[in-house]
Amino acid sequence: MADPLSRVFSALADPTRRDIVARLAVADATVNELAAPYDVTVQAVSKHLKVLEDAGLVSRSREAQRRPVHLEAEVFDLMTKWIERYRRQAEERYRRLDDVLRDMPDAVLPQEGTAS
Amino acid sequence: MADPLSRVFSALADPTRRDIVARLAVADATVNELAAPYDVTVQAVSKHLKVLEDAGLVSRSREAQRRPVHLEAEVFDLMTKWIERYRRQAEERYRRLDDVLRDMPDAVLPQEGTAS
DNA sequence: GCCGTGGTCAACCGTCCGGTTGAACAATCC
DNA sequence: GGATTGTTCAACCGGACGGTTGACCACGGC
Repeated sequence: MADPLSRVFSALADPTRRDIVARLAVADATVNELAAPYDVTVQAVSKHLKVLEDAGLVSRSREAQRRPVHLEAEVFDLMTKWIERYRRQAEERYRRLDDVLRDMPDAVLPQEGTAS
Repeated sequence: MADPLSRVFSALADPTRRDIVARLAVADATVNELAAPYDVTVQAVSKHLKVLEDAGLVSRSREAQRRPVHLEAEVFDLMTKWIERYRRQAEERYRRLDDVLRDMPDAVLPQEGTAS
């Protein structure tokens, strides 16, 4: 899976990984520290971190034999930009539709109410 | 996969689905219309729409035998809220670290300054 | 009523994903 | 040097995912 956006979205699609991100927002941590609260092996968490790292969401440095994990905030922008773009567009369309409906005389009343 | 956030992120992790969202931001469309540009069967696109619908990103109404697909903007908020929260936190941490480094006289030059 | 069109459901297939276990690697402690 | 601690690599497993084909359902047009 090549494209960065897919990697980021996909990385955050997993609740455990989102939780890891949440905890890293508070403070850097090692793999073992991160793994502690979860009921999985440290290897599984290491894999999760690899996914987050490939998505550019975290970076790992070296500090003695430990490998502290650090959250990288920049990549979030990629997502927010994408999301905001289409949300704005959709809301714009919605607003315009609203205008149309408001300006519409009851000439074109649809025989059936729109089921929710 | 129960939780809504996972569903939304996961739904947008696929480039085809993101493209569908992008096109729906411009205008509602039917399944066949949506499927046209892609090199896959209409059934595959229907599946994609099911994923987007389960994530709350689109809704399908009924209009004769057509089923126009409509983009729902609200769910985006769920994501942006989540993202913004941790991005702010991470940037805050970054800023604080910056302050620490700036305010630090070379007084504390013993090898490791991580006294709690 | 019957045909054609738009759309979904069901079964299947190959691949990816999250998890495991077991071994290996890297750096520190003694 | 050898034991210990922290982390990753490799192989494997079951389940989900994106895709296909084929059948089916729901309409509107004649």
